[in-house]
Amino acid sequence: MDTIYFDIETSGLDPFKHRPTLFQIKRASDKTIRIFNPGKAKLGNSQKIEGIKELLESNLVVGHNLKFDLKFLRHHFNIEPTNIFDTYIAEILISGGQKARQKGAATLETVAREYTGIQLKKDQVIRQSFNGQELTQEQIQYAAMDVAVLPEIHAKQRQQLKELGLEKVFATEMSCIPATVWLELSGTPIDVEEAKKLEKETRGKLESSRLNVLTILKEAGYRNLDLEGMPAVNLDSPAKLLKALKAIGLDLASTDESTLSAMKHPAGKALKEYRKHQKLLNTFLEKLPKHINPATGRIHANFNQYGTLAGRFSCSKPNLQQLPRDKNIRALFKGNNGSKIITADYSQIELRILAEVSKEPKFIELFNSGGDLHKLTASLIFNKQLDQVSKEERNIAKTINFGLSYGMGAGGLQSNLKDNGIEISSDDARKYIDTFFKSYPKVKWYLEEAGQSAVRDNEIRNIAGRLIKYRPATNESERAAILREGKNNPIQSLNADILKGAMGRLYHKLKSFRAKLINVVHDELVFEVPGEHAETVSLIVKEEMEAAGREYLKSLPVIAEVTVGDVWQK
DNA sequence: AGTCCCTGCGCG
DNA sequence: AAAGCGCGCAGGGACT
Repeated sequence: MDTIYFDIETSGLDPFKHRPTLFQIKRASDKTIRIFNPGKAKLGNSQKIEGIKELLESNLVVGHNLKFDLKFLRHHFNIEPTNIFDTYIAEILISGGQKARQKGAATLETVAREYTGIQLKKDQVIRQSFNGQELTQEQIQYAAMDVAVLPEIHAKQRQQLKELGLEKVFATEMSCIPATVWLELSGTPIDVEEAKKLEKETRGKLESSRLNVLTILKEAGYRNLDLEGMPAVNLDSPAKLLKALKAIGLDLASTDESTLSAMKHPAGKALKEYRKHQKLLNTFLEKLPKHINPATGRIHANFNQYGTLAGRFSCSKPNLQQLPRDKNIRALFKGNNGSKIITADYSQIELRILAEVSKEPKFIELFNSGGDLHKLTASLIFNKQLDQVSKEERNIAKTINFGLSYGMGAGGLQSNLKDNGIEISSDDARKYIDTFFKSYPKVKWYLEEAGQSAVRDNEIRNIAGRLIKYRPATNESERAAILREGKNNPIQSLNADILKGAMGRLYHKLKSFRAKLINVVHDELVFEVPGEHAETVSLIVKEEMEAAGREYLKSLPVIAEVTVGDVWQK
Protein backbone atom coordinates (compact mmCIF):
# COMPACT_ATOMS: atom_id res chain seq x y z
CA MET A 1 0.00 0.00 0.00
CA ASP A 2 1.28 3.38 -1.02
CA THR A 3 0.42 6.85 0.29
CA ILE A 4 -0.97 9.29 -2.25
CA TYR A 5 -0.78 13.01 -1.54
CA PHE A 6 -3.62 14.54 -3.44
CA ASP A 7 -5.26 17.81 -4.36
CA ILE A 8 -7.50 19.09 -7.12
CA GLU A 9 -8.24 22.44 -8.66
CA THR A 10 -11.70 23.17 -10.01
CA SER A 11 -13.41 25.84 -12.05
CA GLY A 12 -15.60 26.70 -9.03
CA LEU A 13 -17.01 25.41 -5.76
CA ASP A 14 -20.17 23.66 -6.98
CA PRO A 15 -19.61 20.11 -8.23
CA PHE A 16 -22.89 20.23 -10.17
CA LYS A 17 -21.91 23.36 -12.04
CA HIS A 18 -18.14 23.31 -12.08
CA ARG A 19 -15.57 20.75 -13.07
CA PRO A 20 -12.17 19.56 -11.97
CA THR A 21 -9.47 21.26 -13.97
CA LEU A 22 -6.37 19.76 -12.44
CA PHE A 23 -5.28 16.76 -10.39
CA GLN A 24 -2.06 17.03 -8.43
CA ILE A 25 -0.72 13.66 -7.33
CA LYS A 26 2.38 12.70 -5.44
CA ARG A 27 3.08 9.12 -4.46
CA ALA A 28 5.16 8.55 -1.36
CA SER A 29 7.24 6.11 -3.39
CA ASP A 30 7.88 8.70 -6.08
CA LYS A 31 9.82 11.95 -5.96
CA THR A 32 7.94 13.80 -8.65
CA ILE A 33 4.56 15.48 -8.44
CA ARG A 34 2.34 14.56 -11.38
CA ILE A 35 -0.06 17.13 -12.74
CA PHE A 36 -2.98 15.93 -14.80
CA ASN A 37 -5.78 17.79 -16.54
CA PRO A 38 -8.79 15.48 -16.19
CA GLY A 39 -11.01 17.49 -18.47
CA LYS A 40 -8.85 17.22 -21.54
CA ALA A 41 -10.41 15.18 -24.31
CA LYS A 42 -7.23 13.43 -25.18
CA LEU A 43 -6.68 9.97 -26.56
CA GLY A 44 -6.38 7.56 -23.69
CA ASN A 45 -7.90 9.93 -21.15
CA SER A 46 -10.55 7.52 -19.90
CA GLN A 47 -7.93 4.85 -19.30
CA LYS A 48 -5.97 7.41 -17.36
CA ILE A 49 -9.02 8.18 -15.20
CA GLU A 50 -9.45 4.44 -14.62
CA GLY A 51 -5.85 4.32 -13.50
CA ILE A 52 -6.38 7.20 -11.09
CA LYS A 53 -9.53 5.57 -9.73
CA GLU A 54 -7.58 2.40 -9.01
CA LEU A 55 -4.77 4.41 -7.45
CA LEU A 56 -7.03 6.46 -5.16
CA GLU A 57 -9.32 3.63 -4.12
CA SER A 58 -6.62 1.14 -3.18
CA ASN A 59 -4.14 3.37 -1.36
CA LEU A 60 -4.11 5.84 1.51
CA VAL A 61 -5.12 9.25 0.18
CA VAL A 62 -3.82 12.29 2.06
CA GLY A 63 -5.29 15.70 1.38
CA HIS A 64 -6.56 18.90 2.94
CA ASN A 65 -10.33 19.17 3.32
CA LEU A 66 -10.95 16.03 1.28
CA LYS A 67 -14.72 16.47 1.45
CA PHE A 68 -14.36 19.03 -1.31
CA ASP A 69 -12.14 16.90 -3.55
CA LEU A 70 -14.16 13.75 -2.93
CA LYS A 71 -17.38 15.46 -3.98
CA PHE A 72 -15.90 16.27 -7.38
CA LEU A 73 -14.26 12.87 -7.73
CA ARG A 74 -17.48 11.05 -6.99
CA HIS A 75 -19.77 13.22 -9.07
CA HIS A 76 -17.60 13.50 -12.16
CA PHE A 77 -15.66 10.24 -12.21
CA ASN A 78 -17.37 7.85 -9.82
CA ILE A 79 -14.18 7.69 -7.79
CA GLU A 80 -14.74 7.03 -4.07
CA PRO A 81 -11.65 6.77 -1.90
CA THR A 82 -12.36 5.51 1.64
CA ASN A 83 -8.89 5.04 3.08
CA ILE A 84 -8.14 8.68 3.72
CA PHE A 85 -6.19 11.08 5.94
CA ASP A 86 -7.56 14.60 6.01
CA THR A 87 -5.05 17.14 7.26
CA TYR A 88 -7.83 19.69 7.80
CA ILE A 89 -9.86 17.54 10.19
CA ALA A 90 -6.64 16.29 11.80
CA GLU A 91 -5.58 19.85 12.52
CA ILE A 92 -8.87 20.72 14.24
CA LEU A 93 -8.81 17.51 16.27
CA ILE A 94 -5.24 18.07 17.42
CA SER A 95 -6.21 21.59 18.52
CA GLY A 96 -8.89 20.09 20.76
CA GLY A 97 -11.60 21.64 18.60
CA GLN A 98 -10.24 25.16 19.07
CA LYS A 99 -9.54 25.56 15.37
CA ALA A 100 -13.19 24.86 14.59
CA ARG A 101 -13.89 28.19 16.25
CA GLN A 102 -11.07 30.29 14.89
CA LYS A 103 -11.73 31.34 11.33
CA GLY A 104 -8.88 30.53 8.98
CA ALA A 105 -6.95 28.62 11.65
CA ALA A 106 -7.02 25.31 9.80
CA THR A 107 -6.67 26.38 6.18
CA LEU A 108 -3.97 24.70 4.14
CA GLU A 109 -2.16 28.01 3.96
CA THR A 110 -1.99 28.30 7.77
CA VAL A 111 -1.26 24.63 8.39
CA ALA A 112 1.50 24.57 5.77
CA ARG A 113 3.12 27.65 7.26
CA GLU A 114 3.03 26.20 10.75
CA TYR A 115 4.34 22.74 9.89
CA THR A 116 6.74 23.46 7.03
CA GLY A 117 7.46 27.16 7.15
CA ILE A 118 6.37 27.40 3.52
CA GLN A 119 4.09 30.27 2.59
CA LEU A 120 1.64 29.07 -0.06
CA LYS A 121 0.30 31.54 -2.56
CA LYS A 122 -3.46 31.62 -2.24
CA ASP A 123 -3.90 34.41 -4.71
CA GLN A 124 -7.51 34.40 -5.92
CA VAL A 125 -6.49 35.39 -9.42
CA ILE A 126 -4.24 32.40 -9.72
CA ARG A 127 -6.96 30.11 -8.35
CA GLN A 128 -9.62 31.39 -10.67
CA SER A 129 -7.45 31.06 -13.70
CA PHE A 130 -7.51 27.27 -13.42
CA ASN A 131 -10.30 27.14 -15.92
CA GLY A 132 -9.21 24.32 -18.13
CA GLN A 133 -7.06 26.36 -20.46
CA GLU A 134 -3.38 25.81 -20.95
CA LEU A 135 -1.63 26.46 -17.69
CA THR A 136 1.42 28.57 -17.32
CA GLN A 137 4.53 27.14 -15.70
CA GLU A 138 3.91 29.47 -12.76
CA GLN A 139 0.40 28.15 -12.21
CA ILE A 140 1.60 24.57 -12.29
CA GLN A 141 4.24 25.44 -9.72
CA TYR A 142 1.61 26.83 -7.35
CA ALA A 143 -0.68 23.86 -7.83
CA ALA A 144 2.21 21.49 -7.17
CA MET A 145 3.12 23.27 -3.95
CA ASP A 146 -0.25 22.38 -2.44
CA VAL A 147 0.71 18.71 -2.48
CA ALA A 148 4.42 19.26 -1.94
CA VAL A 149 3.74 20.41 1.63
CA LEU A 150 1.48 17.45 2.47
CA PRO A 151 4.07 14.75 3.30
CA GLU A 152 5.63 16.78 6.09
CA ILE A 153 2.26 17.90 7.50
CA HIS A 154 0.99 14.32 7.34
CA ALA A 155 4.01 12.89 9.13
CA LYS A 156 3.91 15.46 11.92
CA GLN A 157 0.16 15.25 12.42
CA ARG A 158 0.30 11.47 12.53
CA GLN A 159 2.89 11.69 15.27
CA GLN A 160 0.77 14.17 17.23
CA LEU A 161 -2.39 12.12 16.87
CA LYS A 162 -0.48 9.19 18.31
CA GLU A 163 1.05 11.16 21.17
CA LEU A 164 -2.30 12.64 22.10
CA GLY A 165 -4.08 9.29 21.92
CA LEU A 166 -6.44 10.59 19.24
CA GLU A 167 -6.08 7.80 16.69
CA LYS A 168 -9.43 6.18 17.38
CA VAL A 169 -11.41 9.42 17.25
CA PHE A 170 -9.52 10.38 14.12
CA ALA A 171 -10.50 7.08 12.51
CA THR A 172 -14.13 7.84 13.30
CA GLU A 173 -13.77 11.25 11.70
CA MET A 174 -12.19 9.77 8.58
CA SER A 175 -14.92 7.15 8.25
CA CYS A 176 -17.45 9.97 8.36
CA ILE A 177 -16.00 11.97 5.46
CA PRO A 178 -17.31 9.74 2.64
CA ALA A 179 -20.71 9.81 4.37
CA THR A 180 -20.63 13.61 4.42
CA VAL A 181 -19.76 13.62 0.72
CA TRP A 182 -22.76 11.33 0.19
CA LEU A 183 -24.90 13.72 2.27
CA GLU A 184 -23.91 16.88 0.41
CA LEU A 185 -24.19 15.33 -3.03
CA SER A 186 -27.57 13.81 -2.16
CA GLY A 187 -29.05 17.16 -1.28
CA THR A 188 -32.42 17.60 0.38
CA PRO A 189 -35.64 17.49 -1.65
CA ILE A 190 -38.12 20.30 -1.04
CA ASP A 191 -41.65 20.82 -2.32
CA VAL A 192 -41.46 24.32 -3.82
CA GLU A 193 -45.16 24.63 -4.57
CA GLU A 194 -46.08 23.84 -0.99
CA ALA A 195 -43.41 26.25 0.25
CA LYS A 196 -44.89 29.08 -1.83
CA LYS A 197 -48.34 28.31 -0.51
CA LEU A 198 -47.17 28.32 3.07
CA GLU A 199 -45.22 31.51 2.46
CA LYS A 200 -48.32 33.31 1.23
CA GLU A 201 -50.37 32.06 4.14
CA THR A 202 -47.73 33.15 6.62
CA ARG A 203 -47.41 36.56 5.00
CA GLY A 204 -51.10 37.12 5.66
CA LYS A 205 -50.73 36.09 9.29
CA LEU A 206 -47.71 38.34 9.69
CA GLU A 207 -49.59 41.35 8.36
CA SER A 208 -52.60 40.85 10.62
CA SER A 209 -50.39 40.27 13.66
CA ARG A 210 -48.51 43.48 12.83
CA LEU A 211 -51.77 45.43 12.64
CA ASN A 212 -52.82 43.85 15.90
CA VAL A 213 -49.70 45.08 17.69
CA LEU A 214 -50.03 48.57 16.25
CA THR A 215 -53.69 48.77 17.18
CA ILE A 216 -52.89 47.77 20.74
CA LEU A 217 -50.22 50.45 20.93
CA LYS A 218 -52.59 53.05 19.57
CA GLU A 219 -55.37 52.12 21.95
CA ALA A 220 -52.90 52.29 24.81
CA GLY A 221 -52.34 55.93 23.91
CA TYR A 222 -49.29 55.86 21.66
CA ARG A 223 -49.15 59.27 20.00
CA ASN A 224 -46.42 59.15 17.34
CA LEU A 225 -48.55 58.25 14.32
CA ASP A 226 -47.85 57.85 10.61
CA LEU A 227 -49.88 59.22 7.70
CA GLU A 228 -52.46 56.45 8.02
CA GLY A 229 -52.90 57.24 11.67
CA MET A 230 -51.15 54.08 12.89
CA PRO A 231 -48.22 54.06 15.33
CA ALA A 232 -44.94 54.78 13.55
CA VAL A 233 -42.82 52.07 15.16
CA ASN A 234 -40.39 49.67 13.57
CA LEU A 235 -41.38 46.44 15.32
CA ASP A 236 -38.19 44.78 14.09
CA SER A 237 -35.98 47.17 16.03
CA PRO A 238 -35.72 46.16 19.70
CA ALA A 239 -34.41 49.63 20.60
CA LYS A 240 -37.30 51.49 18.98
CA LEU A 241 -39.78 48.99 20.33
CA LEU A 242 -38.51 49.47 23.88
CA LYS A 243 -39.04 53.22 23.52
CA ALA A 244 -42.54 52.77 22.16
CA LEU A 245 -43.47 50.46 25.02
CA LYS A 246 -42.04 52.93 27.50
CA ALA A 247 -44.20 55.65 25.98
CA ILE A 248 -47.31 53.69 26.93
CA GLY A 249 -46.02 53.08 30.42
CA LEU A 250 -44.31 49.71 30.02
CA ASP A 251 -40.72 49.99 31.23
CA LEU A 252 -38.97 46.79 30.15
CA ALA A 253 -35.35 45.71 30.36
CA SER A 254 -35.52 43.80 27.09
CA THR A 255 -37.97 42.70 24.43
CA ASP A 256 -36.89 39.08 24.40
CA GLU A 257 -39.35 36.25 24.59
CA SER A 258 -39.29 35.63 28.34
CA THR A 259 -39.83 39.34 29.02
CA LEU A 260 -42.77 39.45 26.63
CA SER A 261 -44.19 36.30 28.22
CA ALA A 262 -44.06 37.89 31.65
CA MET A 263 -46.02 40.97 30.52
CA LYS A 264 -49.58 41.38 31.70
CA HIS A 265 -50.27 43.88 28.91
CA PRO A 266 -51.79 42.39 25.69
CA ALA A 267 -48.90 43.90 23.68
CA GLY A 268 -46.69 41.07 24.97
CA LYS A 269 -48.70 38.28 23.47
CA ALA A 270 -49.32 40.21 20.27
CA LEU A 271 -45.61 40.87 19.78
CA LYS A 272 -44.75 37.22 20.33
CA GLU A 273 -47.23 36.31 17.63
CA TYR A 274 -45.72 38.88 15.26
CA ARG A 275 -42.18 37.64 15.93
CA LYS A 276 -43.16 34.04 15.30
CA HIS A 277 -44.43 34.76 11.80
CA GLN A 278 -41.60 37.16 11.07
CA LYS A 279 -39.03 34.49 11.88
CA LEU A 280 -40.82 31.79 9.94
CA LEU A 281 -41.08 33.96 6.87
CA ASN A 282 -37.75 35.75 6.82
CA THR A 283 -35.48 32.96 7.98
CA PHE A 284 -37.13 29.96 6.40
CA LEU A 285 -39.95 30.30 3.91
CA GLU A 286 -38.42 33.13 1.90
CA LYS A 287 -34.91 31.76 2.07
CA LEU A 288 -35.15 28.02 1.45
CA PRO A 289 -36.23 28.18 -2.22
CA LYS A 290 -33.28 30.46 -2.96
CA HIS A 291 -30.95 27.61 -2.02
CA ILE A 292 -32.28 25.15 -4.56
CA ASN A 293 -29.57 24.08 -6.97
CA PRO A 294 -30.89 24.38 -10.54
CA ALA A 295 -28.91 21.34 -11.63
CA THR A 296 -30.62 18.98 -9.18
CA GLY A 297 -33.70 20.86 -7.96
CA ARG A 298 -32.56 20.11 -4.41
CA ILE A 299 -30.95 21.98 -1.54
CA HIS A 300 -27.27 21.13 -1.11
CA ALA A 301 -26.36 22.67 2.23
CA ASN A 302 -22.84 22.91 3.55
CA PHE A 303 -22.25 20.38 6.34
CA ASN A 304 -19.20 21.24 8.37
CA GLN A 305 -18.15 17.94 9.93
CA TYR A 306 -16.01 19.46 12.69
CA GLY A 307 -18.12 22.56 13.13
CA THR A 308 -17.99 22.96 16.89
CA LEU A 309 -15.60 22.74 19.78
CA ALA A 310 -17.02 19.41 20.87
CA GLY A 311 -16.96 17.87 17.41
CA ARG A 312 -20.54 18.33 16.37
CA PHE A 313 -21.55 19.11 12.83
CA SER A 314 -22.57 22.61 11.98
CA CYS A 315 -24.55 23.44 8.86
CA SER A 316 -24.92 26.52 6.72
CA LYS A 317 -26.35 27.89 3.49
CA PRO A 318 -28.95 27.05 4.57
CA ASN A 319 -28.70 25.71 8.09
CA LEU A 320 -30.85 22.59 7.87
CA GLN A 321 -30.23 21.88 11.55
CA GLN A 322 -32.37 24.79 12.71
CA LEU A 323 -35.52 24.21 10.69
CA PRO A 324 -38.62 24.68 12.86
CA ARG A 325 -40.17 21.52 14.26
CA ASP A 326 -43.46 22.92 13.00
CA LYS A 327 -45.21 20.12 11.13
CA ASN A 328 -46.06 22.32 8.15
CA ILE A 329 -42.43 23.22 7.64
CA ARG A 330 -41.03 19.73 8.01
CA ALA A 331 -43.64 18.38 5.63
CA LEU A 332 -42.08 20.49 2.88
CA PHE A 333 -39.28 17.92 2.83
CA LYS A 334 -40.89 15.25 0.76
CA GLY A 335 -39.46 12.31 -1.16
CA ASN A 336 -39.23 12.65 -4.94
CA ASN A 337 -41.11 10.28 -7.24
CA GLY A 338 -42.83 8.50 -4.42
CA SER A 339 -39.68 7.65 -2.51
CA LYS A 340 -39.95 7.42 1.26
CA ILE A 341 -38.37 9.57 3.95
CA ILE A 342 -36.77 7.69 6.83
CA THR A 343 -36.30 9.69 10.01
CA ALA A 344 -34.07 8.06 12.63
CA ASP A 345 -33.14 9.60 15.92
CA TYR A 346 -31.46 8.45 19.10
CA SER A 347 -33.81 8.26 22.05
CA GLN A 348 -32.62 10.45 24.96
CA ILE A 349 -29.03 9.87 23.93
CA GLU A 350 -27.48 12.58 26.11
CA LEU A 351 -29.16 11.29 29.25
CA ARG A 352 -28.06 7.76 28.39
CA ILE A 353 -24.51 9.01 27.96
CA LEU A 354 -24.73 10.76 31.31
CA ALA A 355 -25.92 7.49 32.84
CA GLU A 356 -22.98 5.63 31.33
CA VAL A 357 -20.24 8.07 32.28
CA SER A 358 -21.56 8.85 35.76
CA LYS A 359 -22.38 5.20 36.53
CA GLU A 360 -25.41 6.41 38.45
CA PRO A 361 -27.23 3.16 39.37
CA LYS A 362 -30.72 4.68 39.33
CA PHE A 363 -30.19 6.06 35.82
CA ILE A 364 -28.70 2.82 34.53
CA GLU A 365 -31.42 0.69 36.05
CA LEU A 366 -34.11 2.96 34.64
CA PHE A 367 -32.77 2.75 31.11
CA ASN A 368 -32.30 -1.00 31.36
CA SER A 369 -35.90 -1.49 32.44
CA GLY A 370 -37.24 0.88 29.79
CA GLY A 371 -38.92 3.20 32.29
CA ASP A 372 -39.70 6.89 32.16
CA LEU A 373 -36.77 8.87 33.55
CA HIS A 374 -38.67 12.13 33.82
CA LYS A 375 -41.33 10.44 35.89
CA LEU A 376 -38.73 8.80 38.11
CA THR A 377 -37.03 12.13 38.72
CA ALA A 378 -40.39 13.74 39.50
CA SER A 379 -41.24 11.03 42.00
CA LEU A 380 -37.90 11.54 43.76
CA ILE A 381 -38.08 15.34 43.78
CA PHE A 382 -41.68 15.55 44.90
CA ASN A 383 -41.46 12.48 47.11
CA LYS A 384 -44.42 10.74 45.53
CA GLN A 385 -45.25 7.33 44.16
CA LEU A 386 -44.57 7.01 40.43
CA ASP A 387 -48.25 6.79 39.59
CA GLN A 388 -49.04 9.87 41.68
CA VAL A 389 -46.82 12.18 39.61
CA SER A 390 -48.76 14.96 37.84
CA LYS A 391 -48.12 16.20 34.33
CA GLU A 392 -46.69 19.49 35.58
CA GLU A 393 -44.40 17.71 38.02
CA ARG A 394 -43.13 15.53 35.23
CA ASN A 395 -42.49 18.62 33.10
CA ILE A 396 -40.48 20.24 35.87
CA ALA A 397 -38.46 17.05 36.22
CA LYS A 398 -37.91 16.90 32.47
CA THR A 399 -36.53 20.42 32.44
CA ILE A 400 -34.18 19.52 35.27
CA ASN A 401 -33.07 16.27 33.64
CA PHE A 402 -32.09 18.06 30.46
CA GLY A 403 -30.82 21.26 32.00
CA LEU A 404 -28.54 19.78 34.58
CA SER A 405 -26.17 18.38 32.00
CA TYR A 406 -25.57 21.95 30.87
CA GLY A 407 -24.81 23.12 34.39
CA MET A 408 -28.12 24.89 34.83
CA GLY A 409 -28.62 26.83 38.05
CA ALA A 410 -31.74 27.71 40.05
CA GLY A 411 -32.33 30.95 38.13
CA GLY A 412 -32.02 29.12 34.84
CA LEU A 413 -34.50 26.48 35.92
CA GLN A 414 -36.95 29.13 37.03
CA SER A 415 -36.84 31.10 33.79
CA ASN A 416 -36.86 28.02 31.60
CA LEU A 417 -40.00 26.75 33.32
CA LYS A 418 -41.55 30.18 33.03
CA ASP A 419 -41.11 30.03 29.25
CA ASN A 420 -43.11 26.81 29.42
CA GLY A 421 -45.86 28.41 31.47
CA ILE A 422 -44.82 27.02 34.87
CA GLU A 423 -44.11 29.51 37.64
CA ILE A 424 -42.06 28.43 40.65
CA SER A 425 -40.28 30.40 43.37
CA SER A 426 -36.49 30.60 43.41
CA ASP A 427 -36.53 28.78 46.76
CA ASP A 428 -38.40 25.93 45.14
CA ALA A 429 -36.04 25.92 42.17
CA ARG A 430 -33.08 25.63 44.54
CA LYS A 431 -34.82 22.90 46.47
CA TYR A 432 -35.65 20.84 43.38
CA ILE A 433 -32.07 20.93 42.16
CA ASP A 434 -30.74 19.98 45.59
CA THR A 435 -33.13 17.08 45.79
CA PHE A 436 -32.19 16.00 42.28
CA PHE A 437 -28.52 15.78 43.19
CA LYS A 438 -29.26 14.05 46.48
CA SER A 439 -31.28 11.48 44.55
CA TYR A 440 -28.55 10.92 41.98
CA PRO A 441 -25.29 11.38 43.90
CA LYS A 442 -23.08 9.90 41.21
CA VAL A 443 -24.44 12.36 38.65
CA LYS A 444 -23.59 15.17 41.02
CA TRP A 445 -20.12 13.84 41.60
CA TYR A 446 -19.47 13.27 37.90
CA LEU A 447 -20.60 16.72 36.80
CA GLU A 448 -18.61 18.47 39.52
CA GLU A 449 -15.49 16.51 38.72
CA ALA A 450 -15.84 17.12 34.98
CA GLY A 451 -16.35 20.85 35.42
CA GLN A 452 -13.51 21.23 37.89
CA SER A 453 -11.07 19.23 35.80
CA ALA A 454 -11.89 21.39 32.78
CA VAL A 455 -11.07 24.50 34.79
CA ARG A 456 -7.94 22.93 36.25
CA ASP A 457 -6.52 21.41 33.05
CA ASN A 458 -8.05 23.70 30.42
CA GLU A 459 -9.08 20.55 28.62
CA ILE A 460 -11.27 17.50 28.98
CA ARG A 461 -11.86 14.22 27.18
CA ASN A 462 -14.90 12.15 26.50
CA ILE A 463 -14.87 8.36 26.86
CA ALA A 464 -14.06 7.95 23.17
CA GLY A 465 -10.86 9.89 23.83
CA ARG A 466 -11.91 13.02 21.98
CA LEU A 467 -10.00 16.05 23.23
CA ILE A 468 -11.70 19.35 23.98
CA LYS A 469 -9.45 22.27 24.87
CA TYR A 470 -10.36 25.59 26.45
CA ARG A 471 -8.69 28.94 26.25
CA PRO A 472 -7.56 29.62 29.81
CA ALA A 473 -9.96 31.85 31.70
CA THR A 474 -8.88 35.41 32.41
CA ASN A 475 -11.72 36.30 34.77
CA GLU A 476 -14.36 34.79 36.98
CA SER A 477 -17.16 34.66 34.42
CA GLU A 478 -14.91 32.89 31.89
CA ARG A 479 -13.94 30.44 34.59
CA ALA A 480 -17.62 29.79 35.29
CA ALA A 481 -18.22 29.28 31.58
CA ILE A 482 -15.49 26.62 31.37
CA LEU A 483 -16.95 24.97 34.45
CA ARG A 484 -20.29 24.63 32.66
CA GLU A 485 -18.76 23.60 29.34
CA GLY A 486 -16.70 20.96 31.10
CA LYS A 487 -19.88 19.39 32.44
CA ASN A 488 -21.62 19.31 29.10
CA ASN A 489 -18.90 18.78 26.50
CA PRO A 490 -17.99 15.17 27.36
CA ILE A 491 -21.65 14.30 26.85
CA GLN A 492 -22.37 16.41 23.80
CA SER A 493 -19.16 15.31 22.12
CA LEU A 494 -19.75 11.60 22.67
CA ASN A 495 -23.10 12.05 20.99
CA ALA A 496 -21.17 13.42 18.02
CA ASP A 497 -18.78 10.45 18.02
CA ILE A 498 -21.64 7.99 18.08
CA LEU A 499 -23.48 9.75 15.27
CA LYS A 500 -20.35 9.96 13.13
CA GLY A 501 -19.69 6.28 13.74
CA ALA A 502 -23.21 5.49 12.59
CA MET A 503 -22.75 7.57 9.45
CA GLY A 504 -19.54 5.76 8.58
CA ARG A 505 -21.23 2.39 9.00
CA LEU A 506 -24.29 3.35 6.98
CA TYR A 507 -22.28 4.74 4.09
CA HIS A 508 -21.07 1.20 3.47
CA LYS A 509 -24.24 -0.69 4.43
CA LEU A 510 -26.64 1.32 2.27
CA LYS A 511 -24.59 1.34 -0.94
CA SER A 512 -26.83 -1.06 -2.81
CA PHE A 513 -30.19 0.49 -1.91
CA ARG A 514 -30.06 3.79 -3.82
CA ALA A 515 -30.56 5.46 -0.45
CA LYS A 516 -29.77 9.14 -0.04
CA LEU A 517 -28.65 10.66 3.24
CA ILE A 518 -30.46 14.00 3.19
CA ASN A 519 -29.98 15.55 6.64
CA VAL A 520 -28.02 15.18 9.87
CA VAL A 521 -29.23 16.95 13.02
CA HIS A 522 -27.00 16.07 16.02
CA ASP A 523 -28.86 12.95 17.12
CA GLU A 524 -30.88 12.33 13.98
CA LEU A 525 -30.29 11.01 10.47
CA VAL A 526 -32.75 11.53 7.61
CA PHE A 527 -32.77 9.41 4.44
CA GLU A 528 -34.66 9.38 1.18
CA VAL A 529 -35.13 5.86 -0.13
CA PRO A 530 -37.00 4.25 -3.03
CA GLY A 531 -40.26 2.82 -1.71
CA GLU A 532 -39.34 -0.79 -2.38
CA HIS A 533 -36.29 -0.53 -0.11
CA ALA A 534 -37.77 1.58 2.66
CA GLU A 535 -38.53 -1.21 5.11
CA THR A 536 -35.20 -2.96 4.62
CA VAL A 537 -33.24 0.25 4.92
CA SER A 538 -35.09 1.35 8.04
CA LEU A 539 -34.07 -1.91 9.76
CA ILE A 540 -30.44 -1.45 8.73
CA VAL A 541 -30.46 2.16 9.90
CA LYS A 542 -31.78 1.18 13.31
CA GLU A 543 -29.31 -1.66 13.69
CA GLU A 544 -26.26 0.34 12.66
CA MET A 545 -27.14 3.40 14.71
CA GLU A 546 -27.59 1.25 17.78
CA ALA A 547 -24.41 -0.69 17.07
CA ALA A 548 -22.52 2.63 16.83
CA GLY A 549 -23.93 3.56 20.25
CA ARG A 550 -22.96 0.23 21.78
CA GLU A 551 -19.31 0.91 20.95
CA TYR A 552 -19.29 3.30 23.90
CA LEU A 553 -22.38 2.68 26.01
CA LYS A 554 -21.79 -0.64 27.73
CA SER A 555 -24.08 -0.61 30.73
CA LEU A 556 -27.38 0.36 29.15
CA PRO A 557 -29.15 0.07 25.80
CA VAL A 558 -28.98 2.64 23.01
CA ILE A 559 -32.24 3.01 21.13
CA ALA A 560 -32.73 4.52 17.67
CA GLU A 561 -36.33 5.36 16.81
CA VAL A 562 -37.02 5.01 13.11
CA THR A 563 -40.04 6.36 11.23
CA VAL A 564 -40.90 5.73 7.58
CA GLY A 565 -43.15 8.23 5.83
CA ASP A 566 -43.70 10.41 2.79
CA VAL A 567 -42.27 13.48 4.53
CA TRP A 568 -39.75 14.37 7.20
CA GLN A 569 -41.45 13.57 10.49
CA LYS A 570 -40.93 11.96 13.87
C1' DA B 1 -21.65 48.65 -0.37
C1' DG B 2 -19.25 46.04 2.92
C1' DT B 3 -18.12 44.86 7.81
C1' DC B 4 -18.94 44.41 12.55
C1' DC B 5 -21.60 43.92 16.70
C1' DC B 6 -26.05 43.52 19.07
C1' DT B 7 -30.51 41.53 19.91
C1' DG B 8 -33.29 37.92 19.12
C1' DC B 9 -34.51 33.10 17.96
C1' DG B 10 -34.58 28.54 15.20
C1' DC B 11 -32.61 23.63 16.29
C1' DG B 12 -30.33 19.58 19.34
C1' DA C 1 -25.41 42.37 36.49
C1' DA C 2 -26.31 37.92 35.35
C1' DA C 3 -24.78 33.77 34.34
C1' DG C 4 -27.50 26.24 31.05
C1' DC C 5 -24.27 24.08 26.56
C1' DG C 6 -23.43 24.16 21.26
C1' DC C 7 -24.38 26.37 16.62
C1' DG C 8 -26.14 29.84 12.08
C1' DC C 9 -29.08 33.46 10.43
C1' DA C 10 -31.96 37.82 10.15
C1' DG C 11 -32.58 42.67 10.86
C1' DG C 12 -31.04 47.00 12.92
C1' DG C 13 -27.65 50.23 13.53
C1' DA C 14 -23.04 52.21 13.59
C1' DC C 15 -19.08 52.58 11.13
C1' DT C 16 -15.88 52.96 7.10
